[in-house]
Amino acid sequence: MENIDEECKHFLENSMFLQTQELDGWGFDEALSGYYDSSSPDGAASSKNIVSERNRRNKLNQRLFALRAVVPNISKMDKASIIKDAIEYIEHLHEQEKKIEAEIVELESGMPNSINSSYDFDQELPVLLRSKKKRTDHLYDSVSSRNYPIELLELRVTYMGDNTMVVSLTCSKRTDTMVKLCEVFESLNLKIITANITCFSGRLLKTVFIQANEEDKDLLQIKIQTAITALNDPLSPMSI
Amino acid sequence: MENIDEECKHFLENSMFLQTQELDGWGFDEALSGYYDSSSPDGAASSKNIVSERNRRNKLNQRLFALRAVVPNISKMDKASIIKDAIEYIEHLHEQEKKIEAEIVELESGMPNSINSSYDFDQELPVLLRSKKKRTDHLYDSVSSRNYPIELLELRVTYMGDNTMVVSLTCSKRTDTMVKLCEVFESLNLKIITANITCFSGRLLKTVFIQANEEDKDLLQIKIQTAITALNDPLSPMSI
DNA sequence: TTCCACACGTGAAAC
DNA sequence: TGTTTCACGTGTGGA
Repeated sequence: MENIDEECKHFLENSMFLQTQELDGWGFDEALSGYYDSSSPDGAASSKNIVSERNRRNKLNQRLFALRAVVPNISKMDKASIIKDAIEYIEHLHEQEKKIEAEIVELESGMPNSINSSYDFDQELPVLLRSKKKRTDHLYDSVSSRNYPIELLELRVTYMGDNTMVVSLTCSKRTDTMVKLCEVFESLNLKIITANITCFSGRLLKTVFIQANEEDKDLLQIKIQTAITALNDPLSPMSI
Repeated sequence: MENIDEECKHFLENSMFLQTQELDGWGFDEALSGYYDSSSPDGAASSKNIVSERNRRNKLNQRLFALRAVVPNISKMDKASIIKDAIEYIEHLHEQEKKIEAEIVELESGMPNSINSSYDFDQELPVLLRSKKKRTDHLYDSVSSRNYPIELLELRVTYMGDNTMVVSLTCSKRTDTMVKLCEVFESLNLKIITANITCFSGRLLKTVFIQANEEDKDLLQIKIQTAITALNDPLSPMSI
């Protein structure tokens, strides 16, 4: 308690002291030590070096103090402790962010096609979440999305007659799975008639109706299965 | 690019240098300067002071480096810049946290009958947001429920082969339409394989896959059409 | 007294 | 070129 107050006071008074020194031109120490002559070039260089160094230290302390201000529950006022607490706090925020994100996805998926939602079919994530991803998780995004497996859990390709295939699959709930699926169909020159996505207990159940050009249905079936399975981790190919 | 790498290298090699010096007992500087005698108490005190100070600096640098690791998009490797970026990042996370919180509240309120809402959201935050859902349907609900027409706009019953019928219909967006549809199928002894509801511009597009007992498909088609049409206003029967 | 954290001035190194 | 950043050793003051 009083420890924190006191150390905080130290920070402030040190900053103030440095600033006043900066304003004073710190002539005091120079006169006291008598080392440097103002006329000598070395002395001038050293004096500039000294004052700039002093400013640097001052700035760094200000930053550190500002850092302390944005981090709650600071235990000690140590320089090292401040940074340590800041690190732990950021890690905590990261953890929480993931939790909340998962919660939002779950909430959203709980009612993917609600009566009131008239236009949220374009993506599986809400607008705000997507913008958030773009903003903060730059490196996370590059790591964890797009070229990662869709974690296929079940796949069923059925011929329904009339050159129509029904692709029904279950995968874990993650982003871009529908995009990848569409890319597969596009690469196979298959037209999507309609698609249905159902979110349930961390899984995505998808049913896609496919219109095929006249082709051998068995061959087409295998083509689709292999293409979708290829989306998955190649190390654990899905056996249908 | 190379700037960052180089500065990073500096950090590391400085740390290493300090550690090795620590192991060496930094006798080098002592011998070089010749200031301190190992036997003199002042020398020993200074050496301890020096090494502890060195450790302190080292620890602080390590912390700073660790802080840099948890903050994405670090621009410069400056000590001051690292702290500055960390501050801005934390502030950004705070901002985002508020937004996401608001979004969660909105989502939760938007879907009171969600799968995951085992709580009492339906009664808790009602007024403002229940208006969202119920405000529009409230009077419809009380006035036009149950025995009122579903306002059928379009109906298409198609035979898909394998005793499977696809019923596709469009009606105005109001409650209980799906219930009535299900009642129709039940009355005709038809099994629903899967159903898809799409909300779009005030209308409900429904696609229902029906499994029929072996029966004449044309007759069944007409049966379904008439039964569903009967749900509509008898004054304006839907002609398909 | 020792211990700990700090600010300071300084020379060097990088741009 | 000088400007900036850094680690270092040192002195100081509080526990």
